[in-house]
Amino acid sequence: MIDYAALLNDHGLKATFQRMNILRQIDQCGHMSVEDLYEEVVKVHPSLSLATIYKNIILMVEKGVLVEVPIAGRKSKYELSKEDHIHLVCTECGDVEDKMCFDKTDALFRKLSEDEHFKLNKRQVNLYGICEACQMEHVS
Amino acid sequence: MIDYAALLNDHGLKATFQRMNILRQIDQCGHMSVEDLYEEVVKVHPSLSLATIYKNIILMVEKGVLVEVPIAGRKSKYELSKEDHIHLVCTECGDVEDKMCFDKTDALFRKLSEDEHFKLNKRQVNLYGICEACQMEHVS
DNA sequence: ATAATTGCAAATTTTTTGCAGGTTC
DNA sequence: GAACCTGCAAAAAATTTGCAATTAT
Repeated sequence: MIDYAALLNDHGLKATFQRMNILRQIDQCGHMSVEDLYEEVVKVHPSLSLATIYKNIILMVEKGVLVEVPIAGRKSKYELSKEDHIHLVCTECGDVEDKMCFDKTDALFRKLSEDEHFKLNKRQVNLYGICEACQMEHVS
Repeated sequence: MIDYAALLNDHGLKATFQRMNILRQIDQCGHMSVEDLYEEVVKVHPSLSLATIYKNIILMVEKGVLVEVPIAGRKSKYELSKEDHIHLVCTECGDVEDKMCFDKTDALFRKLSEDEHFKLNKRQVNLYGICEACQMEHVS
């Protein structure tokens, strides 16, 4: 159970109701777009403004609380900061699944970067395809 | 030397002056955003409309001539379709470099997908960091 | 108490659309 | 010649901004 208030305070942000609900929502769903977020959070906080979502996402990404996950053919989604991992992106339903297992590629990515004198900071891997659920649907 | 007209025709698209110049520009620069493209192509074709850039990018991605490269914190860029590869993305200048060497990750990515019963179609790897040129600048 | 944050409304920016005229195959 | 494309202008969608009122520390 994540303590959202502490997470915010630790990053120099005040723990507002809006922010805590944004974090809870992302924590529960894993990955959400700006629009997804607004639609969900406005349910528990009807006076919520879309501008507040935008301002907070920008701020929380800056402060390192959230990470933007850009996706080909769709709007970016946002996730909580955590260890680097791999994304399985379903091109049918847009769902994103995490797979925690970067150890095996780590050496390669590091070497590649060194070869180019590139100062590597972050890795983002998207594997695009059809998730199990969507494959089922297409059978019927 | 790529034959842009043939490339377009092969994908069921007419070889217009606009499209050929979009392709040539991307071919030369490697990766370009919508805005980059408009700014460059309008130089050789002053009557070019931004709407034409949009329509063609969408169409050429659909037809598999171009690939969208989504990038955290920036607008997507577009590249010519080619073998899957790795992107070194500079977070300072936005430059993107290709590294052709997926063989080593291939087995891992394939296994990961199989474990999830995920039908893998495409891989996209972005390594974010500071390119050599930008590191130099920061020394001064 | 103070500095940060919110919500609103308006401004901007980005992307899409419809259609008449022009072009490619 | 038929189907496809372009450019324009207008519309729609997405994002940003300024500011007065409110809230967290």
